Amino acid sequence: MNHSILIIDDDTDILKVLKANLELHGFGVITAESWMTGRDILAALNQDLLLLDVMLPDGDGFDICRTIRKERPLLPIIMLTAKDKISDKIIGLDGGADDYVVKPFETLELIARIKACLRRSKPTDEELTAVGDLTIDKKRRIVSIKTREIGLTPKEYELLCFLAAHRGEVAHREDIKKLLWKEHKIYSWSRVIDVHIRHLRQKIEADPSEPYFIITIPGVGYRFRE
Amino acid sequence: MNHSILIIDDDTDILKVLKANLELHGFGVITAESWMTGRDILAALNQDLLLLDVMLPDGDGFDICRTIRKERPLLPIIMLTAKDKISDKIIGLDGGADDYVVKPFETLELIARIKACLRRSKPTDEELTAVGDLTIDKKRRIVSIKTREIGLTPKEYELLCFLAAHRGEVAHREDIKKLLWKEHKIYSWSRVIDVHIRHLRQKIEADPSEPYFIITIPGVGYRFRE
DNA sequence: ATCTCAATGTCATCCTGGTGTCATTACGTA
DNA sequence: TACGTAATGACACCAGGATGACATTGAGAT
Repeated sequence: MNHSILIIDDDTDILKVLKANLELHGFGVITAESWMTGRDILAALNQDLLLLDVMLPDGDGFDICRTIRKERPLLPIIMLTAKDKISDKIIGLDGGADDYVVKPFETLELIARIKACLRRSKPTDEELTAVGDLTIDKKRRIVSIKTREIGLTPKEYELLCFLAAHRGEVAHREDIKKLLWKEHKIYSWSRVIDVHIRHLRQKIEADPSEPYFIITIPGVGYRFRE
Repeated sequence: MNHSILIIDDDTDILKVLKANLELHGFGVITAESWMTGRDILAALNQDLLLLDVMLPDGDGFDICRTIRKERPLLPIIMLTAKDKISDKIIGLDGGADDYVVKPFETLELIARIKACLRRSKPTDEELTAVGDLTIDKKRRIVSIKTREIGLTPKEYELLCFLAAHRGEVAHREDIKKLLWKEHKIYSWSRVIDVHIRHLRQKIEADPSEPYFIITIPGVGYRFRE
């Protein structure tokens, strides 16, 4: 379980030290020195946790925290700051941060807090899948693109989950068949799978005729975008 | 939303101050000066959060924390201590505490952390649930919309509580079945659940044919509005 | 005991939309 | 070109949920 962490801080020294230390402890670390780039990384990659400095050249940490919360309510956020005034701490926690660490801090303590945070927020892999703009929340059985919720039928949902669970790999037609119809009721083997794939594409693809998520592998099956 | 907090600390001065301050902020507070009494209170009452001192006359805070975790994995625990050595902090967090506060601390910060902890903790054992205009007061077993009280039958009430406790998540038909009829009673598996859902909807929904609170997930079950 | 009423469970029916089939078209490759 | 496979559109059917009516149960009251 290799967790990935995004650190946004404008202090390059701290970035270096933190990155080295966290990587030493088995985390995947990506750094950004401004909110602008950090935001892009957040949108592009599916990080497990965010270390956010309060003072950034292009934005206030508290505002940023609230902004992120609206889009990614589940993402664990730890605020990182030089200020140690109580009022700031309160704002940070009430603004939706999961924890708050004051610089200068002991790396070991930070790591302990990171682990605690990650432990609390389980639904990262098993229960919540995100590929690009697409999010599958298994607990709520909600699929959404950006923030728009998509209504899927049982078969469509199962199919999507299967594909997404094996994203990157080819899903053989036979495997899909086995998944969707365990007690095979299908006799004349028509093209039911294709039809469900089509329905899915119509719902999740921006342009169903030029699929981005669900790629056809002729003669084999389908592959879900990694 | 009146949360109840149990404080276990052998320093009576701190107990007094904390109790006064927390009560001022709307919490219900019970105090204990030893692990022995604290444990009894914990078993007897259903507290929402535990403030636990590390140094107690009759036990080590870390051990206690782990012990409690085994029995009550969901109970939010905040460790309270005069020691500020990093190693202690790590042990505390890894031992299952949700947060860690070093004495002397600012009351406001502590309260912020308490709130943050409670916000994170599962709404499973909430005494009072409110979703939109709907309020469920578990202590009094009263359900009301706006201020109008709604009379519910036992089954309807249980069902509503279950759905509301897991609001946002899907309640699988099987889970509902297990909840309402612990393992037996029903033979011909007809559509009893649907019927109770309908009754509930007729009572709590403004327009039962266009449900706002109880959403149907075809093929799976139901989901309560978040 | 019986009566009454509310709570609960069963059943028949309706109806929507999920699912599967097929004919046709489009695409890619030998 | 022809051939095989996938995409597409149209459509028929049927499963599962909603609904209404009714049967059964059980707790109080008389």
